[in-house]
Parts: sequence; structure tokens; C-alpha cells
Amino acid sequence: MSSIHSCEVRVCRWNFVLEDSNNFPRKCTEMTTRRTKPVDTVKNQTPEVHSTRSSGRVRLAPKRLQYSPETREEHPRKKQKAKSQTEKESLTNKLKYEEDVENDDVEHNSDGRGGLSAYELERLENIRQNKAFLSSINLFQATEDLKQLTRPKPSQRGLRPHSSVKEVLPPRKSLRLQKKEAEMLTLPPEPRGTLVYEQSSTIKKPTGPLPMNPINMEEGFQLPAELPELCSEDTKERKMKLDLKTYCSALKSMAIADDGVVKVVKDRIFSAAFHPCSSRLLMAAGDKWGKVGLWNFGADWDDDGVLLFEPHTRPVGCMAFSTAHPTQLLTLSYDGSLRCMDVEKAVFDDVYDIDDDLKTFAFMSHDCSTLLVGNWYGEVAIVDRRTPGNSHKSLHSVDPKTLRCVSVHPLQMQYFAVAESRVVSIYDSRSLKKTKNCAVSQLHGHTKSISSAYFSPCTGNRILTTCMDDHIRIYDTSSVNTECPLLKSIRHDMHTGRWLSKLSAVWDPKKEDCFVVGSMMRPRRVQVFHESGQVLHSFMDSENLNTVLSVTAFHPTKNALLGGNSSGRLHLFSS
DNA sequence: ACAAAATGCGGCC
DNA sequence: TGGCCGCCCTTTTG
Repeated sequence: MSSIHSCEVRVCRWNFVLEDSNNFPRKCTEMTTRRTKPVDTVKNQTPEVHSTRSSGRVRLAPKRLQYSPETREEHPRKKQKAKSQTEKESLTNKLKYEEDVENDDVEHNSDGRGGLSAYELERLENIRQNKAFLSSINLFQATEDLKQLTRPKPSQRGLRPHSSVKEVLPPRKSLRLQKKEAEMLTLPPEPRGTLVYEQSSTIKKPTGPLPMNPINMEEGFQLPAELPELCSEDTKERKMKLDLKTYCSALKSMAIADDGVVKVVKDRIFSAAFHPCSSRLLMAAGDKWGKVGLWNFGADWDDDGVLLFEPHTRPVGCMAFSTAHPTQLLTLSYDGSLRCMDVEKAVFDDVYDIDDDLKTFAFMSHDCSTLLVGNWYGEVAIVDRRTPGNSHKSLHSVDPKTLRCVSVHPLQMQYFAVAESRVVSIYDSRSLKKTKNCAVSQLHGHTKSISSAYFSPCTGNRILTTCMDDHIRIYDTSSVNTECPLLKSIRHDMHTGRWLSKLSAVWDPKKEDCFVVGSMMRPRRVQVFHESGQVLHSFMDSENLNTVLSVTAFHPTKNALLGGNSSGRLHLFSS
């Protein structure tokens, strides 16, 4: 019994907060996870132990704690439910009465008033008025519309939801049946600070090339021959000068195809990219658990053309196909590794590996051999992939605080922009020191942290930023090393909350002055803006687009757009 | 059908 | 600067 007793003691040190400052009941997720300082009022209660898990954590029946019969207080949500229930009932009754009135289905008496008292007549009059009111506000239409709003089932294409094999456990026999004495069990110590998770899931993959074995296919699966062929296709960039009108009509011609929503990775998408080839649409996406999915739209291999790999163990924060060697996809992960998938060699090669959390990277030369890699703490490394070994790492402390994004000037590649907490700084890589670097220019005006900052794709004359202060900004960087004035500031809701990736506005590589960004607006949509702030197009689709697409990217040459959501599904818009 | 859980993170004090 | 607060978004699981 002593172990149970210790359970109670431990449990009583937690105080479950059920209401927020607005007196709204908090979600139970928070109810069961939030712990605050000891509170005397709960100390002497004996909470009901609901269940214990293998982790040794104890779960309570929280409702009993706060809304016990003693307090005679109902759970607020229950109350609300009960209220709406009565509302519903009275409405149904009212409707029934109406029917009765309409059908003249009321008992009549001989006195000409149908034998009804003044009160009942008044009631019938009320019913008539209610009916007139209800039809005037189109209530019945509204209920129909509401029914329509219920979300359709997400696409079941791509990775199958239940592909994991259940572990077969040896048969168990209780100690009592074995006629043995009960063991004295002790609870593990309460975790301190952040929870400690199983090492195995957060440990990095071993260094050295990892073979490209798709984890969604049978063992010994050979990569489709189509893949290296596609990837080595000539992808010479065609810089088209599109006028705005043509561009807009191209946007309007794009839509999600019937089979254009596919589960490409298992978990929430952190990064995604289009392969530059034009004969097919080939996409890659990286998720929260280090998985990388390749999706060849319309391919006939299993899982609707999806191959799933596992080159990392933590979120794949950034990825890009090499424009110089399109058989290569570079993937960077928070686990501190940067790898290069090569479909010709069928491996994920090591590019950079460090005991820090990496955040982002960008190509720093046209041949894609030099990379600019940034970690979370404001340090950048210039990595030359042609130089083997560790000597090619050079860390420069740019800002000791935070780093969210790096972007290299497309023409003058010595200049790069770094989004550092509340300012974007532009540095010259030729004059970088170990510490305390001076920016050649800075972009001011952000009042909260900046999620991303990108040079415009063709000239580098603009920088597009996305900031947590709910604004997208465009700066004029045509003279990088002097002043860079703010051109436009566009309001955009960036409140994605806990379970979604952050939004980022990204340029269309085909169009110097247009960009795309996901949106929180309902119905769900993806918006394309002109740098003037004008919304050129909103992609909406009640059938196929019902979630927030946090990660978006345009195809470098074709009329195609991808959007990734938090369930690992890619959405393909094309014409 | 429904409820609860799910391996943050930026902002602010 | 450490730690608390509040997102209210989506999907999976039981």
C-alpha cells in the first residue's frame, strides 16, 4: 500500500486549473498537463486514481476533483450542453406547435374561439410571430448550411494510416496466479523541468551515408528507375517575364486535382519543396519526426506514388533541391544533421553534423556546393561540400539571441540576410569574424519575432518578411549596403497556435514581385499577393482544402503550387 | 459519436 | 533571465 500512498501525496501537490481568465473552461489537455504550486485547498482531498501508465505517471479523474457532488457545481461545458439541449427541445416543441397551428390541428370548441382561453390565444399568436421571425432570419436555411460545414473526411491517398505492426507480447501471468508475494513497487522520481523522453527516439542517426530504403515499402524494394531519370532531367531555368494579367489568369486556372491531396509523411509538415523537373510534378516534404517523403504525382507505384524515408530523427526544418545537381535534395533537421539525398547513389550522405540544433540553410553559390547553415542560437556556418572532413566548418556569432531564417542574395551571393528576433540584418560573408559581426544594413520595424525573411528570387531587390506581430512586410533592398526602406506592410493573422507549423510568406520563383502564404481564414485558403499588398488570388476548395496549409511553395517553372498541412498531407494545385 | 491527448513556442513579467 | 501563460489551430486514439 505504501506505493499507492505516495501516489496520493504526489498527486496532491498538483493544482488543476480549470478556468482561464475569461472563466472559460480550459481544455482537458491543459487540465491534465498543467501543474502549479501547491494549494492548501486540494491538499486534503483524496483524488480518485483513474489509471496508472507504464511511465509511472498518475492520471486523475479531474472532473471529480473540481466538480464534486459536494460543491453541487456542474462542469461549465456540461452546463452549456444542457442549456443548448433545452433550447433545442423548446425549438422542436415550438415547431411542432407551429405545425399544429398550420394544420389547424387544435381542439375546437363550440364557442367560436375554438374553446381556447385568452392565454392560449395569446400563446398561439406568439407562435405565429415566432414563426414569422424564424423564417425572416432564415434559420432553417442556416441549419442546412451548418450541416454542409461539417468537414469531409481527409484524403486517404498516400501513406496508409495503420501500417505499423503490432508488437507481439509474451503471455503474462499475474503474481497472484503464480502464488507469489506481491512486489514492492516504487514510483520513478518526478521529472524535473522539461519531460525526459525515451532516448531512443531522440538519438541521432549514425553518421555516414544512409541507404535510401523506403520505410513504407517491403524490404529489398528497388527505387523506381523513373526516379533518377526524372531527377537528372535538364532543368535549365527559364526566366519568364510574365505580366501581371497573364499571371493572374494562370493562377485562376489552377486547382486541386481529384487525387491532388496525398499523405506524404506521417506527421506534421515542417518543410517542403518542388523538384525543378517539368515533365512530371515531383515533391518532397519533411515532418516532425525526421521523415522525408517523396511524392511523384500520378506515379503508379504503391501508396499513390509516395516513398517515405527516415534520414533524421527530429523536425526537418528546411529542405531544397540542388539546382545545379537536381538528383540531390538537401535536408536539414533540428537534430543537428544536414544530409544530401542523392537518388543516383540511392543514399542520404552527411553534409554537416553538429551537436547543436540546426534551424535553416541556404545555397551560397550557383553550383550549390557552398551552403550557409544557421543554428537556433544565432550562429552561422559556411559549409563547402567539396572539402571533406570537419575543417570546413566556421561558426560566426552573428547575434547571441535567436535565428529563424537565412537567405542569400540571388546575384551578389556574398550578401545574406538573417532574421534575428526583431530585426533582419544583412551581412557580407567576405568580412565575417568569429564574433560581434557588423551588419551592412538592417531592416527595422518588426515589433515581435520574425519567422522568415527572403530575398526576392530574380534580382534580390526586395526582402519579404513574416513576423509574429501579424504583418508581412516588403523592404526595398536594391542598394543592399545602404538604407533599405520599408515598402509595404500587410496585415495577416499568424496565430497558428500549438499544433500547426508557423506560416511563412514565400516568393514565387517565377515572378519577382508575387508571393504565396497560407491563411487561418475560414473557409481555409492559400493566398497569393502582389508586393503592393493586393490579393491576386485565394485558392479555396470546399472538397479538398479544409485544413491550414502552413507550408507553401511554388514550382520554379510550371504553374503548380504545393501546400503542406499538419497531418502530413501535401495539396497540389496545378492547371 | 465523442472526448481527450498529442514529445511547443513566442511573449511577457 | 527563468518560468509562467496562452494559443483555441488539427489529428489520432480509445
